[in-house]
Amino acid sequence: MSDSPACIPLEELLPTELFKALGDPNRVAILCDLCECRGGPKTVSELAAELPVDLSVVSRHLGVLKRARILDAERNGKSVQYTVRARDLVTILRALADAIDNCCPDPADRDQPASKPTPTERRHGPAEPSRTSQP
Amino acid sequence: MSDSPACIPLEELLPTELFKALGDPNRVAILCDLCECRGGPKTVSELAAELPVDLSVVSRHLGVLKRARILDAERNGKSVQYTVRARDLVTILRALADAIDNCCPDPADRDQPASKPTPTERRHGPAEPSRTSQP
DNA sequence: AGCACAATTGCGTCAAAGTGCAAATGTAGT
DNA sequence: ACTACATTTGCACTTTGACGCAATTGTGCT
Repeated sequence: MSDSPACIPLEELLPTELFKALGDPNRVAILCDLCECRGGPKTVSELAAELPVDLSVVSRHLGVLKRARILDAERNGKSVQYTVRARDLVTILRALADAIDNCCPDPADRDQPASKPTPTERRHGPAEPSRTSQP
Repeated sequence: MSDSPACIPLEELLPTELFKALGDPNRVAILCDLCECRGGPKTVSELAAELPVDLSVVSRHLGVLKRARILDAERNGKSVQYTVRARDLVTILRALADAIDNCCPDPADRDQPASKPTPTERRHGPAEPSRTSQP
């Protein structure tokens, strides 16, 4: 039991709520729609116009995406503008990719569990622990 | 070409099945367990020993993860060895992060909802392609 | 073939989630 | 205050998914 896993707690990087939110086609469509305007905001009505479901359903989906820290909401007069939390999302995804990469270097290399010929440290991203603070 | 969205089809990078598979805590636990042995294989029984659910349930979860291209299964005698498709996963996650990064330049600029002074300027990532090529 | 062990699958049950409609809430303008 | 418009929420209904148990399949051994 003294064998160190050399593996950061992956479970913390796999927030179930985030992926559950990404597991619905309508929510994915919303996210894509929002991304396609370069991060620009869109209202519920605008988003709902692109989907075959009721506006109330879109509002609920937006709520789920907001709770999953994927979107941000901000009132602007009568309407509510939704935007993608692109930077946080990218950070989380890269951190997760780095963690998996770090845990499972390469199936061809796992003959020697203790020595790594190519120490796959992060050579692309800082893999910062994300700045999303939980209220 | 001037009004190109500069946005690759995000929807193709957001496979619902993958995220749906990642949206269950038991499946996440399985994935973490599998990652913690550096990509080494584990059998259904070994995986099930770590979870409070029935072995048949674990087998079903494994099937979901396999269908989502997250795990690979291979028979080895009487048992079946499951491994993480780490390289594919990392590739997908990085590609998705790159795509989002590419689509939404910087959320800090969204204070001005109607005017974007520097739409081409990015300050954090060139959106490099993933390092592991995968067919 | 018969037996033991490992994994998958069929079936029923139950909880969670998606959806639409109608009502309620919030906001701006008259 | 009233009205118009935008969004959210309450209340059903339906579908999807997770779970346990039992039965089935697959494999190796005697």
